[in-house]
Amino acid sequence: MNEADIFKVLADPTRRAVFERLAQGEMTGTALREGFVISQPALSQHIAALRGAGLIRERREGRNVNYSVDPEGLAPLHEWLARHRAFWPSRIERLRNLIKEMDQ
Amino acid sequence: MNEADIFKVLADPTRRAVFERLAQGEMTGTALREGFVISQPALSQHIAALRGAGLIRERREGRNVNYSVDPEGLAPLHEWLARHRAFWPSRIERLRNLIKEMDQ
DNA sequence: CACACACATAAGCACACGCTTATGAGTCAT
DNA sequence: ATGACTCATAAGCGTGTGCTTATGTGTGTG
Repeated sequence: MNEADIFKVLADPTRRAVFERLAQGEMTGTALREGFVISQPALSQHIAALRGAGLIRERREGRNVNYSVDPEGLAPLHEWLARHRAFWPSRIERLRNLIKEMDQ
Repeated sequence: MNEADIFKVLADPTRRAVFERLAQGEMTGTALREGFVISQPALSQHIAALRGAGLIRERREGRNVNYSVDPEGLAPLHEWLARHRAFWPSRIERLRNLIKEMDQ
C-alpha cells in the first residue's frame, strides 16, 4: 500500500525475481515455481508478502490460484521516486524519453 | 550501484529518512543527526550503507564530512521501475505530469 | 468415499541486520 | 602537546527474516 512496505518486500532478491517473472503474465503457483530452487511454502510466503504490499493480486480458479501483478501496485514507489529523485534529466532528454515511451 | 543494493538499503525506515532529509541539501553528520533518536555510530553505519549503494557522496572539510545525495544514485531504481511497471498512465496524464514536473 | 493435487499455515531454526557501548583515527584549538 | 571534536570501526547482542519440514484446508478425480 505504501512505499515502506514496497521497499521492504522488494528488498528480497527471490521475491523480486518472483515479481519480475509474474510481470510477464498471469501465472499459477506451480507454474511460477518452476525454475526456482525453493520449497512450495517458501514461494507461498513470498507471494503472501507481495500480496500484502499490494503488488500482486490473485484469481482463484478451482483448486488453482492465478497470480498476477497489480497494475497500480508500484504507484507508491513511483511517487516516492518522483518526489525524492535529485537527478532530473534535462527538458530535452525528458521529452525524448517520453516520446520513446509513447512509441513503444 | 544496482537496484538490488538500492532496494535493500532503502528498505530500512531510518535509512530512508536519512536519505530523504539529506535530499534537502548537503549536510554534515552532526547536523544530520539532530532530530534522530539514534547513536552516532548507528548513523555512521547507515551513511556507510547508503554510500555503498551509491545513493550518497561525501565531501571532507577539515574534521567534518559533508554528505549529499548522489544525483544519479536513484537512476538504477528508476530504470528498474520503468522496466517492470505494469501500469502506465495515459498519454494525456503523462504529458500533464511532465509539464507539472517541468514547472516546479 | 477415498485419494491426489494446489496452496496456506504452523513451528522451529540458522543467519542477517540494526542497535548499542567502547575504541580508533584524524583534525582543530589552546 | 594535550584535550575537544567529528566521524569510522570493532565487538556483542536481541530481534527479524527467510528457509525448512509437517500439517491443514479446500478442490477436483477415480
